[in-house]
Amino acid sequence: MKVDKIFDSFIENNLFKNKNILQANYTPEDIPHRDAQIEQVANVLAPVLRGERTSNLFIYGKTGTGKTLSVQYVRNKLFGRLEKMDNGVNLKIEYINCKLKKVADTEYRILAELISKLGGSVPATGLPTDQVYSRFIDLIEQEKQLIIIILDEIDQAMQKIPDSFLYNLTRLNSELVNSQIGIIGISNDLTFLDSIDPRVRSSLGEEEIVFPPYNAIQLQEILKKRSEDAFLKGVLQDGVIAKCSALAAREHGDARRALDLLRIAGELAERRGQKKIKIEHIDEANEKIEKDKIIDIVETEPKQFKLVLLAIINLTERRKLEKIFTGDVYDYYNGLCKKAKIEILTQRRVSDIIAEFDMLGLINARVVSKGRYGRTRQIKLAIPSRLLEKVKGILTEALVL
DNA sequence: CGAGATTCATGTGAAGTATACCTTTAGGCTTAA
DNA sequence: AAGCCTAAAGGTATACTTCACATGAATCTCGTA
Repeated sequence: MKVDKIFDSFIENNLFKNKNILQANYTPEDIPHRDAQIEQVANVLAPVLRGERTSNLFIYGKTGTGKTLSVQYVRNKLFGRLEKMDNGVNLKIEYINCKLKKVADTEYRILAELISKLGGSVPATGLPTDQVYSRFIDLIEQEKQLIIIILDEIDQAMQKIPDSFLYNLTRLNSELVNSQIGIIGISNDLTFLDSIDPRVRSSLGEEEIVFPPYNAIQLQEILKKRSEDAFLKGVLQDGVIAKCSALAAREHGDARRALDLLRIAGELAERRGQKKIKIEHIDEANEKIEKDKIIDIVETEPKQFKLVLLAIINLTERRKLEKIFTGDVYDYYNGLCKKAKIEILTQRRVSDIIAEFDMLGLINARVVSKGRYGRTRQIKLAIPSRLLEKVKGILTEALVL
């Protein structure tokens, strides 16, 4: 039986001791090279142990530099300590990732998400925002408690969220009687605080911590440590870890990426029934990660976005090396819409959609002035050519429906 | 020949609109006493 | 009379449109050397 064979080889060829250790959300017992930052975080959060409000904290650092991890770590420690002390401090720490589309990328949705995490519920739409605020306050005020809100990747959502949101949040404390809240903002963009209202800045940035990227050597150490517990002995070929860290170091020292690489390489080797993880597997894993990421983005994009993307792809193929501008894309997009009998969006909107693709990294677009011939975006596709067919498949399939 | 003025094609901000959805309220109907 | 359902009224968020103005370098214009 084929299925049995698959199962058999799965059990026999297990390379992993504990795969979770390589998963992104795993919080290890110690975190190398982040001692200073963790200390700082702990310093800021320590007052909760006496039931006092914490300063608001702002954390900067590129993806995969251990920001979330460190905060999570301190959080766990705090809870552990509180339990031991048993002094009646009621602490809640809620983590919200503002990047998640359709979940927490607007003021309303972040609040709604927060409320539902705290055990309340609000409808997805229809409520006036200030009423959502008051529901939120009611909910918190029900009992005496300290609440720490972690807003991860707020820079991603900040174009959609008015400055006033953070301001309101920081000011909420003055209206609260029973409870106090503290905010931890996490941002990938180092210039983020510069771009917001000075009043918000001063209240939000009471404390600031910067997480520098890991270098290749540090990455290696991290990987080594984790892989010892994650894999069985001797399944890693020499040089695999070095390769992983080198690849990830190239990507601004992204430890998460490095761990993903290792894990997926392991899965690939395992699935093939191989006994060792080799360097080729890393390369393959690298491709797979990139591929999955892009495919995932493309698949979850709304219909109109898909059309625009398809227009860009087709134009790129047709034009070869010629440059593509917004106007060209719009014309082509128009044709596609007519063919697919889908309503046509305005150029204004398409312009915004193109800008969003740029943000997502599916294309590179920059505004150029062509002098006498106007100003436009110069668009270049950023999807690797080996994925194009697959992406096109997804797009065209979606258009038929 | 060079400094300004012009120009184009679109970027970009603000305000308005359509849609989908929410709460509240008031009536109308049912039910049970 | 109490309880429940429904529809209407009043309101919002979101995605999109409409309107209007902003941009910035290639090109044009025209005075000057």
